[in-house]
Amino acid sequence: MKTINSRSDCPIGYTLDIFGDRWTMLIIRDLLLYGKDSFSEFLCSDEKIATNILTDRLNMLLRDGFVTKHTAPTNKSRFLYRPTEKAIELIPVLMEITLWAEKYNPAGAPADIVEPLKKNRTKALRDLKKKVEERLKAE
Amino acid sequence: MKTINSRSDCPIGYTLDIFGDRWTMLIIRDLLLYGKDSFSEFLCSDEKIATNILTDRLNMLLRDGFVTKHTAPTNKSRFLYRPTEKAIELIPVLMEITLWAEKYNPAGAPADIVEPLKKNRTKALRDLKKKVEERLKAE
DNA sequence: TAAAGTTATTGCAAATTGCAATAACTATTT
DNA sequence: AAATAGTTATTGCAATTTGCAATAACTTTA
Repeated sequence: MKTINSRSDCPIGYTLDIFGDRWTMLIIRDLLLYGKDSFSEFLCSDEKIATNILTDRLNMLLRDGFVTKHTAPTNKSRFLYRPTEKAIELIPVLMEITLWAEKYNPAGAPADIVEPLKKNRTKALRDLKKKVEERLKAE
Repeated sequence: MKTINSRSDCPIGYTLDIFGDRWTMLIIRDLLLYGKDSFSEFLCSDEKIATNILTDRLNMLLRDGFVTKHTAPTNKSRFLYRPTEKAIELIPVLMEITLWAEKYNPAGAPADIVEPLKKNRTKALRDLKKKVEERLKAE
């Protein structure tokens, strides 16, 4: 599994030790913004992550407390991954990335996320967080 | 040089195509937060980037419009790298990462950056941006 | 002119990624 | 009950990237 060797005390360095690869943050995105919660859902994202990388990164996220793992009530061979508080608190990071990217790659910004953010950042962040938490409670 | 194959239209995916590695964002950090602007300064950061990787990433950042490159007025064999607007606008992303990391890795958060941010986010961001722009004007 | 400083390149071993095949397991269908 | 389909995880291997050391090309300093 991808291991973390802390390279420095810097908060940016710390975060890059975890998310400094092409895949890990995409799983967090899928968990928080697209409501995905299973292996097969992560697998079919546009970026086409390979199964071995997905397995590796899910284990890493589990080990480091970003997700918890549960068997689905409907199907024992299906696992559900749920974001922890540690992951949910990455929403503001994801949103600032989205706002930045919207300026330099306007093609891909989803308006339903960007517009509320531009209008009232605090409210948009609060609403997004609430939405994720409601989804978690519903299970 | 590290090339970018766009994997999706998603803003998070777009940003990861650029910054989804262990080094690129550290150079942006050094440029914006620590006022570094030369090869040798980037080289001596805590994370100890290798010269070949540094060369590669500086060329990538140059090609993609995150930095401009100038010969130093005092020394023709020394090059100075200056952040463009595209890079400067990453300050909010860096700051949200810093705030998140401060919660889960409190050891390394530099108080002189975190405290103003917590107190008044908008002002702290404005001040940081102004500081970078003043530094650029001074040359 | 020699020494030191700055940026960049090269070579190579080690690690990681990308891709395909397939295994282990459960659920569904016949 | 047997076959089929669905879900998650593992393995093998080629290709790519990284980490590290040596060194080259150049400019400035002594």
